[in-house]
Amino acid sequence: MRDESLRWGVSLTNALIEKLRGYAPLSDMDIQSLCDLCHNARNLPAAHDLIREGDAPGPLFVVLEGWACRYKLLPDGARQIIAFMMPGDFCDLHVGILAEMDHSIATLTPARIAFIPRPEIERLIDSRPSLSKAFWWTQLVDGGVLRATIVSMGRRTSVERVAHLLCELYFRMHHMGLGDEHSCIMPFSQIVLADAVGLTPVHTNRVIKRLRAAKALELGPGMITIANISKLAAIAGFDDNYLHYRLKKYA
Amino acid sequence: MRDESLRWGVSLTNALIEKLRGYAPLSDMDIQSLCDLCHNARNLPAAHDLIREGDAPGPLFVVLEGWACRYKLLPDGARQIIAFMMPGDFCDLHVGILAEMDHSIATLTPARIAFIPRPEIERLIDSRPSLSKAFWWTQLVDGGVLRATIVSMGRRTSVERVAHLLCELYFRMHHMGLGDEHSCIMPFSQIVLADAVGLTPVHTNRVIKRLRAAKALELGPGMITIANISKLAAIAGFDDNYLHYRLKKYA
DNA sequence: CGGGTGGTTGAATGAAATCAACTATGGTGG
DNA sequence: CCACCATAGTTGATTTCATTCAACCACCCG
Repeated sequence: MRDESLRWGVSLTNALIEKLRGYAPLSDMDIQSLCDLCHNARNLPAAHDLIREGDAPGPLFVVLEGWACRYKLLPDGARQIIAFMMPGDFCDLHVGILAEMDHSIATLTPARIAFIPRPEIERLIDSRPSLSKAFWWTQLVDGGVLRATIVSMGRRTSVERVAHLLCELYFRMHHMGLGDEHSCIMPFSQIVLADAVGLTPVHTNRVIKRLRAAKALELGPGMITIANISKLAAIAGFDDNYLHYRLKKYA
Repeated sequence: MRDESLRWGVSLTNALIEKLRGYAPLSDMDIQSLCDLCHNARNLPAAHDLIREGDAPGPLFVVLEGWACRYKLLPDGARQIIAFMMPGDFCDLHVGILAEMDHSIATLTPARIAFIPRPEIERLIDSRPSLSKAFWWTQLVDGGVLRATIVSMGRRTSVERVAHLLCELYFRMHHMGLGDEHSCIMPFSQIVLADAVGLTPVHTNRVIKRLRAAKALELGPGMITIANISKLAAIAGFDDNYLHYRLKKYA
């Protein structure tokens, strides 16, 4: 992993490379051209909007370090977090053709974000088929995550819902080479979690209390630690099929 | 509209053409090659699965007549409808590269469905850029719909949630040239609606009763009629921006 | 030291599920 | 043709779950 970072000269894009490699076989050329695009990166504080609903789409964001989320605000000020973005995640490739964003994107933690101009990405897609296939894959996974979220919100109890979300984040982190074998740390507050699962902060707190009593979680200030992923997965009834890690076959 | 159906020889693809034309300027050649692909269509009864979660992805489905939905089943048998598909809608272009479907698709009414082999669609995308742009657009709209659903499920009251869904379907139907000016008919039962909004059928019934009392809806057997869309939109706090009908500009 | 944010707990209120009964309808088979 | 059944819709009573309101703690940071 270390040697890779030296090899490609841009240590911070490791997560992205790691992720795309899971989806399609990438040549050195593919990776080099990808790294070339990530040169323009900035460090941003937590709770910083990258783009807001109603704005014209900007460059493509790639999360290199830290966490971000997609969210919407309702007229009464309530927030619904739609999806979490962790290192290696990026926003839609084709939103550039739309007039307006239909949601906002913000950092959740201090984060390092790359900004890639749309034309450059489009040139990349056109010129490198295996990269473009890897990109499709990530978009399909993002769609699967949205669908799974809808199922959770509609038909799971609050305990299952919280457990399911944390399971998902756990597996996504692992797929990116982040976190330990049996545990990992989610760097966000219970308020953020509440906005993601559609509950109030106080009820989210009570749900977490129950998961902690079941020895599935541990808590730190501003973070949640998964202590026992198999227990959590059992509570959630978690099936990771929608993350599409089992590949059909490279081709 | 009638002359068009004669012109292209395949009256049933009108909805699809109408929809894609809203997204990008299509030449006669574009439309002709699209129609050529829709020759293989079948009439199916209501509640018929087109494909099930866990199956290998099959051909691309295009709804020509009737309604369908994407859904997932939970271990306890509960169903969550994830998205509605009306004439002109079709499933993801690229799911072919995945090993398994992460959700099922079924008809809700008797329906006419076209089955397009994946290779043919891919050839079409590669050969006709403006069609491929129109396809992107539809995928982005589908994504926006999923995100709006998550917001509804998480942060809207049950009355707002039902009203919001019906508003969305109303505007989508209108965009496809279906339905009247101020009203339109949703051909599904309250049970289906309940599975879409994540409530029980009895509570869905009570919600509908309230919307009917507010003179926003009328009821028929196995169908719901929108009587007053502006009243419904006011109740829902509906903003159609996520359907992306305002185009950036053809290019 | 003071103030803000995040976390925690209790008590009261409100929303939705559950359980149960009953109606209306359409289709089937005798 | 009618008796029967299955399904969809409706309503009421009760229980469960989540929100609201309120108070308080712990901590970090200026």
